[in-house]
Amino acid sequence: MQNQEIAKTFYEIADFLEIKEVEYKPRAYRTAAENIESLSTDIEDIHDRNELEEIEGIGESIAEKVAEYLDTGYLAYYEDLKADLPIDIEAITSVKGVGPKTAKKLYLELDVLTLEDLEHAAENGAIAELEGFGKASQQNILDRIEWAKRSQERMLLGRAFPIARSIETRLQNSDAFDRVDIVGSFRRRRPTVGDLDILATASAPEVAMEEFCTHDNVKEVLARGNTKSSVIVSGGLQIDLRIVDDSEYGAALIYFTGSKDHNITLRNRAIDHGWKLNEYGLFDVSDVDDVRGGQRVGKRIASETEPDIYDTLNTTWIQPELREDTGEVDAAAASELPDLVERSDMKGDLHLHTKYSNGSHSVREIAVAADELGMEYILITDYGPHVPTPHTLDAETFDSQQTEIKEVNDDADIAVTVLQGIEAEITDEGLEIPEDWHEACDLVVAGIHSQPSNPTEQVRIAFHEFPIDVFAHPTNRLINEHGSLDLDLNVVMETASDEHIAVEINARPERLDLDWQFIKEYRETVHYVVSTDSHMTDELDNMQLGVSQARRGWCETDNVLNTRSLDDLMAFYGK
DNA sequence: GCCGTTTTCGGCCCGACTGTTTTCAGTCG
Repeated sequence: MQNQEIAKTFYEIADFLEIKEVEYKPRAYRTAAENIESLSTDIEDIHDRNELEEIEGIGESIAEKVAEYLDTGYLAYYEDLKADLPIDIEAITSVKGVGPKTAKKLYLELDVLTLEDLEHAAENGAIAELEGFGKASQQNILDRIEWAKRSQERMLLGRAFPIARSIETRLQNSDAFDRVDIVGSFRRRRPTVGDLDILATASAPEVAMEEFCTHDNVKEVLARGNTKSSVIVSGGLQIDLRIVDDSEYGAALIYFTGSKDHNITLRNRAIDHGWKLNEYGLFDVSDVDDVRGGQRVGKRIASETEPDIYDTLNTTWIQPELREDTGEVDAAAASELPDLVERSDMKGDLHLHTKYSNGSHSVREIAVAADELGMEYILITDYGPHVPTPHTLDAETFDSQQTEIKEVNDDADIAVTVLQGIEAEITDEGLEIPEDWHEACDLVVAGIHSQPSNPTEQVRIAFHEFPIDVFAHPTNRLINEHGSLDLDLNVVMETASDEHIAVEINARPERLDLDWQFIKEYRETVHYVVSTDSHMTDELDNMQLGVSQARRGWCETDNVLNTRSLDDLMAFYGK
């Protein structure tokens, strides 16, 4: 999968062209890069099918360049640009406030080629001497270099959650703020967030901004105005706050929730009606000659709430998780949006570890915690043999676990039903667990925790020949750590469907695996389960993260097996 | 360089903030 690599190359090309002051091409390359980045299929497959030009934003010329790169591993156009301007453009523009134009000037005047050069130039005081720069610019660059080095990675949604909730609560409880909502990719529940975007109303914006920017937790103020401020809080997360007028809140919610592509599709829908949609509202500009004459030009026809605006555009309100421009606007126009699964629909958790492998709590402790969360049933799935971890079940611990599960189930004070399962390793020998364990287990969860040479074939054979009920964390990805198994998901998902095996949506923050784009693609044929893979009681609450990804994948309750009662779940498996 | 139920040529999203250049270019989202 070379999608990300190609996207990165095109982003760099865009920067180089911008430095050369070429008009419009930078935008074309950036659009192409964005669209390649968000493809759910391997661009090499698209190339093989000769369909590169069917990708939005890719025409003849860029398609040729993609093909050249895929066929030869080399892109002459890019290499020529780089030879001409040997700047490490990606690193340098990763410093906030430094874009292509600044990079060019620093290169021409100070011979800055790398991040290290940039750091030296700032430390030496050379940047402050340049025309158009001053001490403040130089200091900003210096301050943000460290941060750029650290913030290459986006924050996991699960890590951002407590931070977001705490800030949201703080602002909501403050007299300076009226309405407060976390928007942006957090509201859409993307698996990772680059920053947190907050939208608010306040009767005295300057007071609210003062309070926001001077809080103890704020480490740096990047920008501060009466409607918009940006800060960095301890831990390095950037928080952007936007204060808007109450009467324009709905328009602002849509605008700042995004995604950008969703907004463009909405805006185009507005244009089709002779209207204009921006962060201030939906305006009828059909009688206005100069649409660009102002932000609130024309007659305002909707702006107060999100439903007002969607209604006026003749669509139903769209859940934030769906706003990725993957057909949701057309579906809303046809009143065909899915009735998304909710956290409260979840009746069971089918992937849990206890002290019998590497969990921190006993079966009883997990059961009590799950009971408090209102679960009807849980499946204990400690590691079976061949999982690459020192803490796997053996004959003795398997039996002890069985005894403890029976005790907990006999305890009238614990309502949740505890099932015995296992998380078995799929190896090239298949599923090597003792025969009687199959008998004893209510359900078998299987996954891969290593990097086999041919995982697709391994999975296909295991699915076919062994009694597997759930395929855990299908790609074995760890976000920000390592990528996915080199797996042909088409084959895996089709085989899962044929063999009546559910595919897990793993709710651990660093996994969120299966990815939402594949969830959506296969939801008609494959049954999913959402499981937390908890290793301690505190992690049971990650269920909401998993459900959010199922929602991003357009899942309704029917698509997710563990929304069913225990009887119905077992009936699905014929048990 | 891409794109088109008004266009195959002539458009390309746009508003806020910063720093510094006394009127705006660059950057960001």
